Amino acid sequence: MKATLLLHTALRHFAQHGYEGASLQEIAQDVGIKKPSIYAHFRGKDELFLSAMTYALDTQKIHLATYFISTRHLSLEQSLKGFFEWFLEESTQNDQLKFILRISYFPPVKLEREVTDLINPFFDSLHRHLTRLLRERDRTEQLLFSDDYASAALAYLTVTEGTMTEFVYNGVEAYQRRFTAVWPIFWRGLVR
Amino acid sequence: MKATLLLHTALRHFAQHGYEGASLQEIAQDVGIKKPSIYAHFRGKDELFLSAMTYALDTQKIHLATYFISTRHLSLEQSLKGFFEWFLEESTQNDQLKFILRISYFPPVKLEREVTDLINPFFDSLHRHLTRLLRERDRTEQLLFSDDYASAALAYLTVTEGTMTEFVYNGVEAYQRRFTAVWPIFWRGLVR
DNA sequence: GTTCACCTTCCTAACGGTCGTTAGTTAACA
DNA sequence: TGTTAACTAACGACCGTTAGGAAGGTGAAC
Repeated sequence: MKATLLLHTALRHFAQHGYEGASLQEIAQDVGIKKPSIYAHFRGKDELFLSAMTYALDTQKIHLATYFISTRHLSLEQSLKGFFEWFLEESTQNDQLKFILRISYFPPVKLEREVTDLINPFFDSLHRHLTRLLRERDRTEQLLFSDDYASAALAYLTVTEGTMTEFVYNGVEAYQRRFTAVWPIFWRGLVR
Repeated sequence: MKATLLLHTALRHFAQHGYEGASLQEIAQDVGIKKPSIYAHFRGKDELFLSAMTYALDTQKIHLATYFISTRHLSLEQSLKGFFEWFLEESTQNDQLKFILRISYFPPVKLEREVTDLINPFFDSLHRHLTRLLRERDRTEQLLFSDDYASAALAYLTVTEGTMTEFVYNGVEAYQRRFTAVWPIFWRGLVR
């Protein structure tokens, strides 16, 4: 009970202050316990961080996948485009995604290896999932310009991340401004 | 002399470890002086950070502008596309760009306001510069699909940042993979 | 049904270490 | 003579971590 609360609180602090900037003192205070009590649940700061990370990746991996599954009945464009809005709505209350974005780009130096080993499978899985989605959809809808689905998926990921990180730092308006600007161009380049 | 050396060294440390993660001790050691000697040049860590930031923004603002000026004789596509390669080459030895990217997305919490006030004009200026470039080029080349040059510039910035941040974290290969994937699609969506 | 050992979870106190910062001093230089 | 830039020493604050103990629950032994 307190352990998962610790996980969630730590997640939020790491997302906002980074690994070095987050303090066990403040995390414990947010949870409502004293700092040393954290050690009843985790070996130390490293384990807390890596546990939070594993937890966030596992949860969000499923979470992202279910979005694309739940929009199977929509057109490909609606599904891909809608993902941006869905993600925006998610992120306003989903600290895990912010956390993942932050530590993906700027992992703590001393845990770089461990972070990479956890993150890479996550994005690889997302990439594979998208590639498969594009291939399957194109078989029925036949609207993509190129059949290099892996590249298309990677391009899509690049555009989403470019706008998402904008959201993390500059907020909703900047995010939507970017999306409005980039989507028509990207989609026009993607289809026949 | 030592002051600018401090600025450069601090820049590198902040880029690699973030504000909280960077230590004055290590910065001083890299420069070859003792930690308190920093205070002969800067009021403290905050001023060192903000000075480094101002310096980096000023330098890179000019640096980015000169690229687009120096490629005036090339086609628009060559100029825009070449920027990615240019940036890649730059970034391998240009800590200032890495620094700017990092603190743009994840500024130190306690200096968030100051960072935003410095960063926003930088990106605004870049955006305006690109918008003007697109408008001027399109007057002669007439190859863009839409005349909403501001949106086109913003979309271009989104794509560049999406790939650039990929470079910061995942290195050259990932960067080039992304660029190869996203550029044909983006360009196809941009022109008639 | 009571007792006893054990484990979990929290606590207080304190550790060694590093942090950014300040005071006070010295040598070089204008 | 005053200023600059470096130094040593030391400050208080906070860092992550450990030791040791109190409270509560669980479960087996009697």
